[in-house]
Formats: sequence, structure tokens, C-alpha cells
Amino acid sequence: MTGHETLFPIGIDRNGLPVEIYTEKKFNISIHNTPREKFLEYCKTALNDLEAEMIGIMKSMSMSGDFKNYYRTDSNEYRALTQTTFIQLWKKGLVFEDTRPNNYCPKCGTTLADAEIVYKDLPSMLVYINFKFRDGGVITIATTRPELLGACQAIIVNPEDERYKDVVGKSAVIPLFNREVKINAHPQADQEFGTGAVMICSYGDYEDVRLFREMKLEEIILLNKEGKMTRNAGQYAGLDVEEARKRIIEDLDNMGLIVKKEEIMHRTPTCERSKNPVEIVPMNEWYIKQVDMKKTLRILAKKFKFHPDAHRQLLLDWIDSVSIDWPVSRRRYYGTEIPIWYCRDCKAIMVPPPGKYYQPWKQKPPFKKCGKCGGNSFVGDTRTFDTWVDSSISPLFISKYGKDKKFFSRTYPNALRPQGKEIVRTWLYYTLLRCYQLTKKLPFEHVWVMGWGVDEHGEKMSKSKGNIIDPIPLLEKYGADVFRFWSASEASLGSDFRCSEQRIASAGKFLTKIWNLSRFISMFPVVKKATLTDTDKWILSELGNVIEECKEGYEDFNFFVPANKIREFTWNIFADHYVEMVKKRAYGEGFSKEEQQSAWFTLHTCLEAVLELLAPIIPHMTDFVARQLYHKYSVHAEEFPEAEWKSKLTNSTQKIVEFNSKIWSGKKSQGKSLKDSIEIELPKELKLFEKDLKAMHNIG
RNA sequence: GGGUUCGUAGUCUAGUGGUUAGGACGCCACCCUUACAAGGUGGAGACCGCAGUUCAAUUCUGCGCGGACCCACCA
Repeated sequence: MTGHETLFPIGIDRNGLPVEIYTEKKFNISIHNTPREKFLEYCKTALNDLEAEMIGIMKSMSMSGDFKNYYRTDSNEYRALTQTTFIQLWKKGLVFEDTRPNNYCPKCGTTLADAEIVYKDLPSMLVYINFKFRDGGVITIATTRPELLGACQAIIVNPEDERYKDVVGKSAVIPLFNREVKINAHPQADQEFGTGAVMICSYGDYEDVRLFREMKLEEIILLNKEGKMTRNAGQYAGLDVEEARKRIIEDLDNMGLIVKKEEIMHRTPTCERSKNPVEIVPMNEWYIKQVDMKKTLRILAKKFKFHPDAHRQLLLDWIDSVSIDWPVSRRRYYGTEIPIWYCRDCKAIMVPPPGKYYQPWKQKPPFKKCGKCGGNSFVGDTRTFDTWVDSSISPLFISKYGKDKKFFSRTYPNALRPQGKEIVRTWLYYTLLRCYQLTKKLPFEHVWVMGWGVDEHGEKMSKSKGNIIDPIPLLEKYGADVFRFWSASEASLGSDFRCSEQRIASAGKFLTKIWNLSRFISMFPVVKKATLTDTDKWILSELGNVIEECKEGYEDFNFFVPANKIREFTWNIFADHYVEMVKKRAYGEGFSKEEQQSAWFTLHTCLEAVLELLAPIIPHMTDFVARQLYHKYSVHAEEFPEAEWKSKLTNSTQKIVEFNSKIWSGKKSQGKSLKDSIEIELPKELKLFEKDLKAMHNIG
């Protein structure tokens, strides 16, 4: 309606962990003991069902996207682009390998995603251990993981803790291992728990991981992938966690270093399947650099036009909180494969040429010889990318990045990123990062951050809570027009809105009103020109204001504004007051032909504009009515209306409304019918509208 | 637990350093007035709490309470 050619492909994101978890539940299988090829097939089946349902809903809601221009992030073409962009970043030196603490289940022998971990309160022994100072004295720490003593790199105490004020900065000796560690003041230490002194080891829990990063401590790997103690554990090497714990406690006891032991309930992360406690084991993973870019990203984040502007803060806060580079490799199946082979002989890393889709876990590499040692045997990387590596390049994909230069230059940067508020730190953030790394440009101009439909109590819908409201029956019952008008009129830009069937039903009343209004106005011929009376000039200037307000709302992607402005104008001003004022004139009772024509012209002008203003929100009914009355082509092909009539007459609106109310309530309190005549002096500021008002109220 | 954000009638929302705090749904009463009883008219009903700044606070500041989101979930 504003004359722009629009690219709006429909994309379905089909990669990642949620797909795998859903598939495991649906088919009652486990990724850890299903052959990879087979597991991928299960995932595809599950996805196709979900996708069909989603697209069905999009269509039922009359989303105006281009359903023929449709893509999936797990297609070969899309995945080829994901890999190509990774290879390009690799060549720019933005990819590196480093260790990463992973959740690991020693019993299943696999890494676990956070979603596969269940927290349980398990009984555990809290052991109080004395660390000696070289110059005499001791500090007692309390721990549930004494077997990690050998990986201790720091002790922390709360800065407020009076008991430890004079030992902060000193070093204590780790019993059995005879290494010195420093005592630091850190607010993380809880004065109430244990002794208030905590040992920080690699890695007892994710608090340790965080503190190791924060304090830049060097990790000591104590556990291997079999769940056994490593060489670093000295005399305890080769033992299971449980055995090592037992032995260390015994040894400490014999040395008289254990002050006391306490049975406590301890919130423990366990493997969903084996029910075993999860260990944190550092492994090599691929990273994409991002920490270096924080400053730049912050500047770029300020260049986006956010709708609503306040939600920019979500992105800024996330950028500020980024503290490590982005680990992108996942030991999972349903994702884009990492396009890397390794030389069996010299372990050289071999990256294939960009442009194709590679599956190194089952394919032969696209090269014969190792570039480093000349070897000819390779092993493919078996890992996949984090799903955001895929979804973060959707603007590049839809703009045919690297494929069609002309198309790319026309469509990139994209105009708009619409998305939910909960994925600002992922989808929006990673898109900004990745697209900027590749193109040195912002990926889009506008960012539209939506709130959610929540349940009647304002709570997020979720399966586990059982408060999901299925949109399909509501769409069937009320239709897409009502559903869309309801959601547009319910909540302002960026905020959540409650789903209540009753409110959907009452939103439908406005559509009925428009329908009846159209029936009334359609009784009169469409006229293109007229000499306007003051009453008609008045309502047309009101219409002009509404058009301008709607335009502003639409330009801010805030449908709440036009939905409510139009409803207010159409119902509370146009129908209730204007239409009543001109009824007699439109019927030609007591008015000149010229005055009648003016009424006809104005009625039709207002209705046509209202239909056009509402068309993006209420696409079907506005189209139907406009075709009946005004043109053969679709209302959606009409130009957005212009505010042609502006005047100071809108100052009279308040007066008109008050005057009419006064007469209506006057007649009512006198028990008169609205038809009955009445004697009343018109206020002088309403003289311009005298003839219409007299006819309307039957003023004698 | 940390960060962010929000808090106007039963519900959704407009708005402002001084307003009779506006509108919609729902509710109550009355009304078939030739587009519409899926309608009309009228009515009852609100600024989360406390403290501060100010001549004045619903509006600004702080704290608290409550909801939501994100991040953690503890030696």
C-alpha cells in the first residue's frame, strides 16, 4: 500500500537440540544408542509433522508472506551456506579451538546438553578440611567434592566476612598435594554456608567454571572421559570419583585434617537417563571470536531502529555480559556438520573449499593429500554446529549472499527483523555478530521485538503448566479477521497480551459494526465530487487526523495504534455522531440536492479510507466490502490513504459530543423518545452545524 | 540468587509535575430512534505500597511488593 516491492520468504528453522529432544520423546528412542543415520530420519519425520501444522496456522491467520518462496534451515542449500560462512570466518582467522567444560555423564559416556540434566536433591557429605598456612595457623573449608582437592586453584571468602579479613591475600597449602593457593575475597562466598571459605576447583560445578574464567585461573584436569581420576590426581590416578573421594577422606582423616563431616541434602545435577551425577569435563571445541568485537557490537546495536525503542536495552545488556568467545561445536546429530577433516598422520586440520554441503562424519573428504605431511588418510569431524550458527545467517540466505550479486545488493541489508523478546540474546545478537563479521554491514534496518500471547493469568504458556491455548479452534470459530483485529488491539508494541476468548469475541463486534455501517452507506450512490458542508468538513478533518496517527503507528510496526484509533474514530465519532447527524440529509429529508450530495460523498470517503486503513489488520472483510463498493481490484493494492482534509473544525468535536449527549440524556430523563421534538438553544460555537443538529434531534 | 523490564477499574489500555485521570471489554439500569438489540443511551468502578524531592506526584528518585523475560542454581 506504500508502493514498495517486498521480499517476505517463509522460513522454518529446523535445526538443533529441541528437535532432538522432541524426537526422542515422540519415538521413545535415545540419540545415544540410535545409529546416526536412523536418528536423522526420525528427526525429519517429526519435523515434517510439526512444520505442516505451523504452516497451516500461518495460512489460517492469513500471514502475507510469500509461501512459494519458502526455505528450511536444514536443507542442503541452507546448510551449505552455513558451512561456507564458517569457512570464510575460518579464513579471516575468527575461528579457533580451545577447551570447554562440558556436561558429561561417565556412565553413558556422552556429553549432555543442559536440557538433558535433571537437578535432584541428593544426600551428600559436607567435609570440613583444614588448609595450613606456611607460617602457622589454618583455614577450614567445607566441600562436598574432596576428591577435587588436587584441582583447587583458589579459596574464596566473602569480603564482608570479619573472620577472614586478615587472611585475604595470603596463601594456604592444599593438603595431600602440597601446592599453595591464594585466598581471595569474592561476594560469591556465602558466609552462612559451611565455614564461609570455599575452595574453587576445576570443576565441581558451573560456579567454579565461572570463577575460573573470571579470576583467570589455570584449569587442572582431574577427571577423564571414563570418569576416572587423571595423572594430575597423583596417588589417586585411575580411581573412580566415588573411590577417590573415599580414599581422600580416609587419608585426610589419618592426617588429622578433617574437622567434621556433615550429611546434607545437596542439589546435584544428574543425567536424565542414567540418573548418575553429571561431571564437568573440559574438551576441545571450536569457537568463533566475539569478545574482541564487544565495543563494535555496542555501537552497531545503537544503529538499529528498535520497535519499541526500549527493547534495545535487552541487546545492549546482553552484549555487555558477553565474557567468553562463542563455543560453536556440539556433540549432537541434528544440525549442520562442522566442515573439517583431520589428517590421520599429522593431525593437520583440513578445511574444504566453500560452496558445498559437507557431511564429514560419513563422506570422503574433497581432497586427496594432506597439505602439511602429504598423508592420504583423513578422519571427519563428527560434530555439528550450535543451531544459532545456522539461524544467524538467515538475512544472508534470503538475500542470496554469494550467489546473486545484483539481488543481494537490492535486498541486503534487509528491512526488518521481526522476533520475540526472548531470543534477543541469541537470534538477534548472533545475527548481528555473524552478518557483520561477513559483510561489515548491519543485517537489517528495523528490529521489531514482540511480546507474547500469555494465558489468562498473565503467565507464559507451556506444556508442563498445561496452560496452552490452541489457536486453531479459535481461528475456526471466529475467523482470521477477528483473531487478527483482537491481537492487534489487545496490547501495545513489545508487551505481552493475555489470551481470553471472551475478549476475542468482543473484538468481533467491531467487525459487525463495520459491516452494518457499510450496509448503511452502500444505500447511497458513490459520488466523486461535492461542495462540502461544514459538518462534512469537520468529520473529514477528524478522518485526516486518524490517517496520520495510523500512519505513524504502522511505521512503528505498532498495530495497536491503528487498531484502536480506527475503532475509536469509526465507532465513537463517525457512527455515533456524524452518521446520526447526516442521516436526514443523506435521505434528502429537508435538505438541498447539493447538501445531500455532500453527505453521500463524505460517507463514502470516510468508509473507503477506514477500509483501507484497516486492510492490513482485517484483510478479508475490508477487501470484500471495498470490492463491492469501490473498485474491482483488491483493497491491498490501493494506495495508503492521505490526510487531504485538515482544518480547525476538529476543535468542535468535543462540543458536538457533549451537546449530543446532553440532548440524549435530557430526553431520556424526561421519558421522551429520541424522535420526540425538543426546544433548546444551540450553543453559538455549534452554529456551523445547526441544520444537521436540528434535524438529528428534531429541535423545534 | 543475579540482571533487565513492567505495574492505571474485574480485564485490556490512553495520558500528564497541577486533568472532573480518557477509551474499550465485562457488569448494572433504561430504550426496537427506518445500518446495526452482534445496537443505542445512561451509570457504578482505577493510578501496587512506603519514604523522599517539590508549593504540588499517578507522573521524578530510592526502597519494598508483585508479574514477565534472560542468566545462574550453588562449596
